[in-house]
Amino acid sequence: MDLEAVRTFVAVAEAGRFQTAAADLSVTQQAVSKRIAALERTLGVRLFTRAPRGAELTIDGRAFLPHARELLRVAERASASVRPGHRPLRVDVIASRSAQSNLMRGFHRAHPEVDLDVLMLVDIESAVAALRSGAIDATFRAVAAPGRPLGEDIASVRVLDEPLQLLTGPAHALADARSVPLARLTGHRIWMPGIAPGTEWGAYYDDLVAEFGLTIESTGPNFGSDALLDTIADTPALATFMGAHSRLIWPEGHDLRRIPVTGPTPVYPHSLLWHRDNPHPALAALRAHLAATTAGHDAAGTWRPDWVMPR
Amino acid sequence: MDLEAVRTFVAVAEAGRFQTAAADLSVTQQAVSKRIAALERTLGVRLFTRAPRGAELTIDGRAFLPHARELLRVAERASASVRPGHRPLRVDVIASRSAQSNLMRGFHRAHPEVDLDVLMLVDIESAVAALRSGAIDATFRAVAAPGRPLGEDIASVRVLDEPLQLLTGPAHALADARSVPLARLTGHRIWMPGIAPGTEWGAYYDDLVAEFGLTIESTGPNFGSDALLDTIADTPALATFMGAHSRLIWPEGHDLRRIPVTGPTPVYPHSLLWHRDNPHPALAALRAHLAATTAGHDAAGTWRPDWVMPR
DNA sequence: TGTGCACCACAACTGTTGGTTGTTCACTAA
DNA sequence: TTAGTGAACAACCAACAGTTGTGGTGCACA
Repeated sequence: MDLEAVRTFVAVAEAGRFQTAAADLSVTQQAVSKRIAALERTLGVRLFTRAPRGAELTIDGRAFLPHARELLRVAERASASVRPGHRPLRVDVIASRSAQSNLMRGFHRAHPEVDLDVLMLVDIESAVAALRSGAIDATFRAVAAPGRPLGEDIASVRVLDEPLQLLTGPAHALADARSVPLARLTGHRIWMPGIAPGTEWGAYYDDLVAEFGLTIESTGPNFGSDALLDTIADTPALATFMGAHSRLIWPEGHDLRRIPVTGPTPVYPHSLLWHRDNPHPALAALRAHLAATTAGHDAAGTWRPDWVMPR
Repeated sequence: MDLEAVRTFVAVAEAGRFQTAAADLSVTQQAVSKRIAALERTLGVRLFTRAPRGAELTIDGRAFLPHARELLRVAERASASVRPGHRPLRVDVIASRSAQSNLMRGFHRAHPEVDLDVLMLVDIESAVAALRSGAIDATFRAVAAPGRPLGEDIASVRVLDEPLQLLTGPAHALADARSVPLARLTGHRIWMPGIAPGTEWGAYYDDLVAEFGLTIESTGPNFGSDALLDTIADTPALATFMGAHSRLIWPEGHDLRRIPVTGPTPVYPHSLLWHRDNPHPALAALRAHLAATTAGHDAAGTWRPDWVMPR
C-alpha cells in the first residue's frame, strides 16, 4: 500500500471528483485515476463507483476512509517526531513501567495537546550528552551519582521519592510479613540482575549495602522482568527490590508478595534534568506539571544516598 | 514517506544489522541500504549509526521507531478493513454522536478485542441492500417504516427507546420550563432541518404531527448540527427535538436548554437489523451485548408510532 | 432525439526509481 | 598482515508513475 495513493484516495473522497482532487494534488486526472486503480488492485476491492457526475464512495470505501485518514495522521506524526525545530518534547525515562513513565502518563493526561515522545537511553552520560546536543529535552535520572558533577549548563530538580518494596515468592521466609525493617534484611539474599556498577542504580545499591550490610547480588544475565519474577516466585531464598510505583506485569498464579520496607524506608530519588538553554515550549509545561503534582520529599523515616542533591 | 521503507527501518532496528534485515525481507543488503538512505533523506535525519558491528539506532531513530511500528499497525488495520472474508464487523448507524454510536462505543469498551468499523449509510433501503449483499453486517434503524416490509431474510430486534427532548434557546417561551407536556407544544414552531420525507425520521415525525397537532418544519437546507444549534440559540420562536442520549457539541456561551417532554414522552425506537445468514462471529457478540445492556422498552407514559414492530 | 458537456478510463511514451550484481571501503580480530 | 564482517558506491536494467492524447459513457438541454 502506497501512502501517496492513500492521500489521493482521501482527496478524491473529499472532492467527490477525480478532476478536482487531481487539481488539489497538482497532478493530472489520469495520474489520480491510475493511483486509485492501483490502490483498488492492492486492496482487492472497489473504492468508488464512477458516475458521470463524479466518484462516490462504495461501502468498502466508506469503511476504508477513516482508516486512511488515521494512516495519514500517523504518518504526519511519525515524520514530525524527527522534524528538526518543532519536534515533540522528547523525554528519556529509565524504564517503561517505572514511576517515571507513570509521571509522563500523568503529564500526557493533563496536557494532551503536548506532542510527546518517551524513549529510553542507556546511561546518564549519554543522556546528558543528548541533553547538551539537543537530541532530547529532558531526562529522569538520580543525580548526582558520586563524583560526577553535571556541569553548569544542566539544570535539575527532584520530582519524586519512590519507596522501595521487597518482592518475594510465597515460600520466602518474609512472605507473610506485613512489613519488614531494613535491618531485618541482613543475611537475606537480594537479587537485582542487570544492576551494573557505575550506573545510578549501581551507586544507589552500593550505598544501601554499605550502610545496612545487605547482601545484594547483581550477578547473572538480565533476562528481563518476566524471568526475574519467575525466579523470585519459585525460589524461597531470593527476594528483590522493586519501586512501589512500578506497574509490573503480574504473572498469573504466581502469588508474589510486595512487602513494604520500614525503619527506614529506602526511597529512590527521581530527578528531572534538562539543559538550561533548551527553548522547547513544552518543557516549561512539563516542569510546572511535575512541580505541581509531586511532593513528599525527604519524609521522616526514609533513607536515600547522601549524594542525592538537596531540594 | 514510503511504507516499504518504514517496514525496512523496523526490520533493521530489530535485527541490528542491514544484512539480516535484508534476508528477512528477501531483498539484497544493497536494497536495504538504499531504502534506509532514502528514508533518512526524506526525514532529514540520520536514523542509524553504521558501526562495523552493525547498525545502531540514533536517538532520532529511537524516537521514530514507535511511530514507525504504529504506522505499520494502522496500515495493516486499514487493509484489513476491506479484506474480503475476515474483515472487521461493519455496523451502520444513523449518525455519529447519536444514541446508536453510544451503544457501539459501549460494545467496543466491553469487547475491545472485536475489530469494528462504524459507518453511516443514507437510508434504510440501501442499508438493507447492503445487509443482503454482505457489505455490512448490521444496521441500526427504526423498523419498519410504514408500508415497507423487510423480508424474511432480515432479522431485527429493538434495542433502545430513546426519549426526545426539546432544545431551545434562552429567549424561548419554554426556556425555563422544568418539563413540558407534548400537548403544550401545539402552536410552537419546531424546526427539524434535514428530515426528508420517506425516511424513517420523516415517517416518525409525520405520525407525531398527525397525532398531537404539532407544527414541525423540515424546510430549508441542513447546514449541520452546528448551524442548527446556532439558529436555535438565537431564535426565540424556534425549538427542535433532540435525542436525550445524543452527545452534541455544546457551543460555548450559547445557553441552550434541554427540556424533557412528558405526557406522553415521545421516544424514538432504535432497532438492530442483520441478515439471518450472516456468519460473522462478532455479530452474535454484538447482539448478546445489546440484549444484555439495553432495557426499558414500552415504558408507561411514552409514545411511539404504531408501526413500530412489537418486541 | 440528437448534441454538447463533464467525467473517467485506456493507450503510448518517457523519465525516474527501486532492484540487482559487482566492487570498494572501514573496521575488528586473529 | 590477513581474513572476515558489514555497509556504501557504481553500473545496469526492468518496472513504474507520470505525462499527453484519445475514447467511451451517461446526463442535461435544446
